[in-house]
Amino acid sequence: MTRSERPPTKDAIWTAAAELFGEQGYASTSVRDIAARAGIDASLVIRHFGSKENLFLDTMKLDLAVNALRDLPVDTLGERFIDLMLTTDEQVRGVYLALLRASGTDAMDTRLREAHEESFVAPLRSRLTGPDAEIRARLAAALVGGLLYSLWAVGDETLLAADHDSVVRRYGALLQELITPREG
Amino acid sequence: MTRSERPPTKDAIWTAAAELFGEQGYASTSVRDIAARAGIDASLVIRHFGSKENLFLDTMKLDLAVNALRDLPVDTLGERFIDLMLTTDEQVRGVYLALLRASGTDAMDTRLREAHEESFVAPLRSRLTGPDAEIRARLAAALVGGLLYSLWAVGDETLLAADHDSVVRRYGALLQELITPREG
DNA sequence: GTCTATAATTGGATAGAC
DNA sequence: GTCTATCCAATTATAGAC
Repeated sequence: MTRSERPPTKDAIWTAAAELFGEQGYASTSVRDIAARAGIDASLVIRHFGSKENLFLDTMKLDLAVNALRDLPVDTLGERFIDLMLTTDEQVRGVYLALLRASGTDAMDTRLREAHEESFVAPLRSRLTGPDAEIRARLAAALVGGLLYSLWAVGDETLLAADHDSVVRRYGALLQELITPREG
Repeated sequence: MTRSERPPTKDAIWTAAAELFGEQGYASTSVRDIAARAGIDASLVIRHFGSKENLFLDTMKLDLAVNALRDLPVDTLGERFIDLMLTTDEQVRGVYLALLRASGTDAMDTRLREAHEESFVAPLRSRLTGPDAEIRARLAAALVGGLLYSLWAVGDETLLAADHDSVVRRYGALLQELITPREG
């Protein structure tokens, strides 16, 4: 949540915005809220970032530790990917929900699509071989996104309380089937 | 989008609200917008429904034609369920997106959870047999929700343009694996 | 039941002094 | 670069006449 940007005021605004947007979402966070947490005046928020939407797009970037999967064996990638999703921290969850709930305008939709491509589609597609790799990667991304959707957006409490390993095994097996399809 | 309710004005408000919330979502739809489309004054909207949120919760009910799957053979239910998702009309899509994007408060979260349970979890769980039925049903619901999430919230254009049958076959097979697991 | 008028708040964004 | 002061537009919701 920190960022080594030069002007301390701008950095304070950025940090406060990232926290509040992640905690409360776009609509419920006002420019005044951000200024208050940063300890500066509201006008400076606009001065430094142009608009509230601009600041949102600058701070809300989905940062999944998906690079850690780059060198893992492909035959267990399904389980490892699901395991990563289940152990992702609160901040990523906040960004994901904020992006999802703020979607509906062109700029916001574009950002959500980019996040989806970069975090799910691209890392999965790069490991796929065989026929229909493009569509399989996108179905795999849908499957992964569906888990986060159920856990975080819907808040399926049974799933949230479920045994970690059994979710990883069962859902990971389905993801694995898209990564390395088996016959019949 | 019609509803046989008695007072014509109240019915006009309800219809206008259902249309606008479905088209533009909660935040972008004002009480004035609804009143304008209904051809009445804005104060009547509150008079009849108490509040904007109340009206939203009254109109935005996810109505998937999921009962049509009740008597289908269980061994092809996966494909049929996915097929149903892909052929669902614009109005259901609007309700789904409106509920998803409006979530984040207690009342809205509850409604989204109810919609998820009634439309996905319950119909799937009722057909499941064998061990871990509860968790399998919820993973199945996550999988289905993930497809709608990818298509509608993210707007994955490659998936939207993909061959209908091949999506049904591939993604349906994964859903089927949760409904009727096969060995090893 | 319906409308006019307005309350009461809040929002993002700007001008201009320092 | 920062703050004071404010603008201006928009919101939901209410009071009260008809």
